[in-house]
Amino acid sequence: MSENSPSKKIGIKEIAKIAGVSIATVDRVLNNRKDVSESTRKKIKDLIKEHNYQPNIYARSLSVKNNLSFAVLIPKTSQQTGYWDLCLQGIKKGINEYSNFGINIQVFLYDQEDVNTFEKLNSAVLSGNFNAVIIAPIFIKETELFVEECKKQKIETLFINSDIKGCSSMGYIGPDLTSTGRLAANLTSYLVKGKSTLLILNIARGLQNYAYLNTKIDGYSNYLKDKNADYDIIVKDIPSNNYDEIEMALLRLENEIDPDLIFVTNSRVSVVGKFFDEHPELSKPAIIGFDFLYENVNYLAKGTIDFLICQRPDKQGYMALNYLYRYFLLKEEKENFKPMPIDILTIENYLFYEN
Amino acid sequence: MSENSPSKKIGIKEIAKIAGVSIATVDRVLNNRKDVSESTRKKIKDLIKEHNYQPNIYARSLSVKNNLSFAVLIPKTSQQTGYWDLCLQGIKKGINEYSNFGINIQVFLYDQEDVNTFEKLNSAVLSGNFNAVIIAPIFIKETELFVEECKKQKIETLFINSDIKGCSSMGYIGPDLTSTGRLAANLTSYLVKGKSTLLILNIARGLQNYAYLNTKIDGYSNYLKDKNADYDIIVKDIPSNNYDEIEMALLRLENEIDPDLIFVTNSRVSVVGKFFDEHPELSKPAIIGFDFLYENVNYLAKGTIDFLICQRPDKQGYMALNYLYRYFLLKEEKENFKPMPIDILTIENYLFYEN
DNA sequence: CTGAAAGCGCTTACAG
DNA sequence: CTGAAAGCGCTTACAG
Repeated sequence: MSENSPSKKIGIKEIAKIAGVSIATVDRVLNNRKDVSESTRKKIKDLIKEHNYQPNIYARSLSVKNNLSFAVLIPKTSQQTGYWDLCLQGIKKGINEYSNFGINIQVFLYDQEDVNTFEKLNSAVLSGNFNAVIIAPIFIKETELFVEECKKQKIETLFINSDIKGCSSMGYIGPDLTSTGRLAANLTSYLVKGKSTLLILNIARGLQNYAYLNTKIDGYSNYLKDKNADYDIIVKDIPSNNYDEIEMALLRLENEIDPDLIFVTNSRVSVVGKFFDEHPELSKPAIIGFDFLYENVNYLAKGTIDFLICQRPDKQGYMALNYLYRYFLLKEEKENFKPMPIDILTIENYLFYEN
Repeated sequence: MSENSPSKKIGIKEIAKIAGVSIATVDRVLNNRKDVSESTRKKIKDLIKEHNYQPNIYARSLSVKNNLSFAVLIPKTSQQTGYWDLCLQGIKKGINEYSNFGINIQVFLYDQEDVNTFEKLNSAVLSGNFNAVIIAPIFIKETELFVEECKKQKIETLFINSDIKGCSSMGYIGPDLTSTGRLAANLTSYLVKGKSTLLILNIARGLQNYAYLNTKIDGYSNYLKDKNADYDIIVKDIPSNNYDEIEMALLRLENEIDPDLIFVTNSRVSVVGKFFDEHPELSKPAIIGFDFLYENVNYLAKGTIDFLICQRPDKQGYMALNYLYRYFLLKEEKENFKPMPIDILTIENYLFYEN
């Protein structure tokens, strides 16, 4: 009926006393250091198990003097999208938490429309004596070169947001992009029934750098293909960040295609919302897009956007630092791939979403 | 371009040295204790701000010897539903984390079908010298009495999972149940179009204790009413935990009503999934229900259940302890109501859900 | 009003 | 192979 959790923690001192050794020896077996006789090692291990002893990680972090330094290399927030700001928030939460453990964390923000800024910061990171670097790999080729350099200097690398398969030394933390696309397709099947025209829209300057958008599109298309539904799927690019240009492009597309649903493959979906808000004369299609950004939520709340799919960029940032913390401090194994939850937001649950 | 976060933390010792005082004095102003002259207090406060000094909470937690004790009073897991087990997992995560701060946490599990067990545990809690108790208020009247007693003994009370308005001293952590119902209705509008019959199903023994289910139903019905859709909404109770009995009841309802969609108001939705799996001769309605339980997810994966709405019971448990920690240790204000995220799970995103 | 000293539960040299 | 002692950054009596 009552499940007692004594949670009166036994300490290293008690263990030492019971075992009849000093705390230094207990510490040695705790941390798997050598120079302990097998017999006392066993005795202490048994005691630890018996009393379910767990070291106080706060005490540990206080006394251990680690000289760890992590770098974070992500895009800076543009005026077009606050996406990376969310990621940065998670990073900052991590900095706040882990600097208490004496870890030094530095953030480097590059311009995702200017590969030069990325390369300049590469040098800064390489000369900064870091133990690991968290990278959002927008520029594929340049990132691969950078990771090569890191490997030479024994700097661990970890990707967030999107992956380059087999490239980084510690793996990838972020959404499974294929599933993300499939989910969008799944929601599509609830929004439009029967014979319909679906428009997939890539909106951004420098689209060549966003190869990972194709992964989402593949997931989307394959899902619908498997369902044998009667859909026309059309993919279009709008390689611009300027609303007027985008408006022109959308007007053309509306004329040409008149879609029943628009699936925007990134967080720029709010411009499509804006477009249909400003053009009430057009028949508004169902709209699906990405990310919990202020402008997006705005059109979700109005009912212009039907679903937002969210990948918790802030959690990605935090979990990346957490992963490094667990690897370097707690000596946990590398885990390689950590898929983030994929959240669905509608007009009815967005208020309670914590990014 | 590069945002430096030095995160080389300055310590109390440095502050003391710069100010020309002892660390004890710095500690006094840090913790707003009296017995410091206004002039030195100001000097130190300025220094703290100037250097952005933040105390190391782990060092603090090590040295402070708080005598805190929290109780947790929730239903035990029944064989019918693992829901409370998820909550318990979150609690355990919290115990693991906060027992490092010297907090003592005890869990008491009552039988939600037997009010006597609840009342017995009330006495145990009252005589256990706790500073606060987290309660899942299934039995309304008895909980109100218990909270009264707690108030007399200066034990803080905090509700999780469902609320009794204005009753507890610290508020409520859990989903906004009206919105939860509205979300189910919102999803309903994607699943069925045109003239349809919707069946709302309450499944559980002792339904009189689950008054909060009506809040969900109200949210659900009001949403659809506002939409002026052409829906027949029928509410039915199946006050049983026995599958054979439930099967009989469902057979009767199928005959009588033949719904286009079934909305199960709690986590027992898997039995409805099972029912339609075992009766392929019946036309399967769309199905919406609650909670990320193994059996539910099973029928979600098969496509029998269309949507699961999840309220993160584990997070509720953890956040409740976290709230107490922040209130008692970090001296933060009471916050009263902490709505939990309401998650939507489909066949395409459940794999990545972390409860 | 202020400071010196002990202690929280660990880890880290250092000595044997 | 083992232990005594110092120290991590705070808080807590205690003494003045």
